[in-house]
Amino acid sequence: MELADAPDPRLCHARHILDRVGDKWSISVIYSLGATTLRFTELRRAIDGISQRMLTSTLRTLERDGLVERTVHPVVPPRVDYRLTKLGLTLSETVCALMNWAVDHSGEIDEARAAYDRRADHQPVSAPAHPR
Amino acid sequence: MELADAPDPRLCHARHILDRVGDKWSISVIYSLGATTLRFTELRRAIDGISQRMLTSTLRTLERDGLVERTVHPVVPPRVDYRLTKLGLTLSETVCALMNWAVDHSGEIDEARAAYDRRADHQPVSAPAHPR
DNA sequence: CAGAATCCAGCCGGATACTG
DNA sequence: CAGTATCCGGCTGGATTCTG
Repeated sequence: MELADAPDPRLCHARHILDRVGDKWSISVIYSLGATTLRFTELRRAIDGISQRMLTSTLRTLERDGLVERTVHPVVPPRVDYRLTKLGLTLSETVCALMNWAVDHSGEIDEARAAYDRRADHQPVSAPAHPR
Repeated sequence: MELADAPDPRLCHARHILDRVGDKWSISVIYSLGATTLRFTELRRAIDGISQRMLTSTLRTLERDGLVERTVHPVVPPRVDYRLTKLGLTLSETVCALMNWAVDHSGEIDEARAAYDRRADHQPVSAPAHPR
């Protein structure tokens, strides 16, 4: 009986978690928060290119997953603080490692991409879907 | 001059890399390959739920980024082997750490989600976009 | 077996406008 | 300030069919 290349159940289940983590904005939020506390607008400014809609929804999801803690201060004007929970902090370590890897090897990846594109014996990677 | 919460340039640039890595299928592919060599169909079976279209395009992108090496054997029927490059292997360490984190804490996250959904003082996380 | 090509539904996510 | 609500274009990605 061939169990050899059966779907890895660990991998399967983990995918539900990683779908969140893999989200490009979640990574940025977790990385930006780190060990500090930030307000909504501070996060918005810290993460270049994120829309308020995406920031809201990303924060909501992270809060639901128990990774981010949301604190509303009943003052006017409103003030809401976000910070990583204990669980979120453990994840942030791994996320930082990933981020550091990306920074450390971005040069190699850029080179590899350029070299790949220079060679002509391949299909264009961008546009496998709608070449028109 | 307020540099305090300016966009982190490291974060900005890294996002281009992480967009690839953060892709849910890339993580699974890198994780599945690990230190071994797999054929197209073996990968397909190992990664539950992936379509051949997504596997092809994911592998192509990883190859372009210099993370995966593609070896075509001129035999019939065709045989194509995929394995991580040296660069890909360094990434796989971090990816494994992420995967392990997900496995180790999936229980806590599931609990957090359930607890969040049990409380009624929140907006439904799913459907912030098209409630219709 | 390892893909390429095509079709197309669904959701992602940006832009914008409005509230407490 | 910290969101919510709505509109909607575009890309993602699944299903299917067809080759060398």
